[in-house]
Amino acid sequence: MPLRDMVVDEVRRLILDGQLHPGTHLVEDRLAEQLGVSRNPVREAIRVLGAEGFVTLSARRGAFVATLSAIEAQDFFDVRLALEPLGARLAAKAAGPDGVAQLEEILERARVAMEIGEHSALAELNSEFHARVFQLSGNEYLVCVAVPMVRRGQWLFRQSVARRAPDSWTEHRSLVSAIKAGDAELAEAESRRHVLAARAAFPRS
Amino acid sequence: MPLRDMVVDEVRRLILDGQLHPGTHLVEDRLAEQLGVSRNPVREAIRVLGAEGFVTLSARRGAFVATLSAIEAQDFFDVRLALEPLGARLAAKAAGPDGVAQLEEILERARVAMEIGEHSALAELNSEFHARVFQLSGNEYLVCVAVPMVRRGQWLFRQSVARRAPDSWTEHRSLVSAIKAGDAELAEAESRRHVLAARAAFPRS
DNA sequence: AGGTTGGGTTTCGCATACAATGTCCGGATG
DNA sequence: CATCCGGACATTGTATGCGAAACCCAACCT
Repeated sequence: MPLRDMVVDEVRRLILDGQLHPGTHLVEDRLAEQLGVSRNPVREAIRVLGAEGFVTLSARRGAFVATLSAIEAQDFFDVRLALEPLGARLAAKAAGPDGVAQLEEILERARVAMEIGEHSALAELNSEFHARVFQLSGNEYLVCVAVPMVRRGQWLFRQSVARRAPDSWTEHRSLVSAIKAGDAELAEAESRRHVLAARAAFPRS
Repeated sequence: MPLRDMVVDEVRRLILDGQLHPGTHLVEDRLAEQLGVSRNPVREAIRVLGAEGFVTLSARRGAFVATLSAIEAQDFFDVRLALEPLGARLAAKAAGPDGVAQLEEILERARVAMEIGEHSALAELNSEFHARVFQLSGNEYLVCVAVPMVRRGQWLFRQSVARRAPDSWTEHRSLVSAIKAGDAELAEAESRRHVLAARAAFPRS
């Protein structure tokens, strides 16, 4: 795995974990030194993170950890409300038994993580679950568009994970049931309910 | 404007114009020499183009111009069908008189381009129109997601531009009317009709 | 006192150089 | 004759160096 990709993963993790606060100036020299690499992989990683929306880029000024205001969070949920039900509907039509098994395995891991209060792992499992649904949709372009969105959603999810987690995973189970039954309409509806609930639970501005 | 961004624009243009065929191996040395820059800006540009989906990246093997198969085209239209009506609905609610004027200006330029048969310009105007609608929606996150999608759509649009253009721009005019009237429901419906028509007109596999 | 301008410092942007890996072709071998 | 191996070449990955633009702070002028 190229250093560049490791830098991408590491910096993204730092942002998602909250160790890099929004607005922070990502200085290439500093990052390179901290990660023990040269500036070149860092520069390329920053381009990728910029395209993913985790950092905002300003020519000749550098990269800054993106800020996600309350308004932008509502914007985010609007888009999610358009894409998630689509993914769920397609997944219900396209997913086979092995795909459903993958989802159920994630549900099980989430149940364990919830019992022992592993909030950080729970946030990652949430991302993994939604990304998996999109992958099961069989729509490659949707995956390209939605996976970065899911990653970005992880950022928001962490903020309300403790309060929302039980309901959230109950809704996930309902969605898996619908997909397992191959009921596209129901899956779409469950997905919509889930996103609306997530939006409602998000701390308002 | 940094060289890197100029390289992004130039290579993207080459791909959209069809001068770089799908599957072509983008060799950093060659590109750098052709564009008269060093490899470093080229490398960073390739990351951006990879994130935008115009090239597919393979570690240690390089970047290749993306191929858009017929199936992937249908995938693309599914996503577009989820996002475009959303953008149109939001734009109808948020766009002011100046925003509508911008759209009408694009319509006028397209009318001129169509009369003199400027197909290439027409394809760019199509992208500009749809991107503008998304921008008028006021949803910044939607813009981030949808603008790359529109660019990618330009790729498909060129293939059917001659046949579809008159109908397409008629539909665009209907959409602008709905936005101008602030009728969110109508705008959403017009947008949906437009995307469905585009999908139907696209050469099937 | 507030704004402005100047220089020093920081940081980005680009180029060049080197290392590592993948690819491809020719030859040896079963 | 097919197959496997090896080495040269091509290409990507990484590091370093230098020039230029932006930033910061202090001294100066209005």
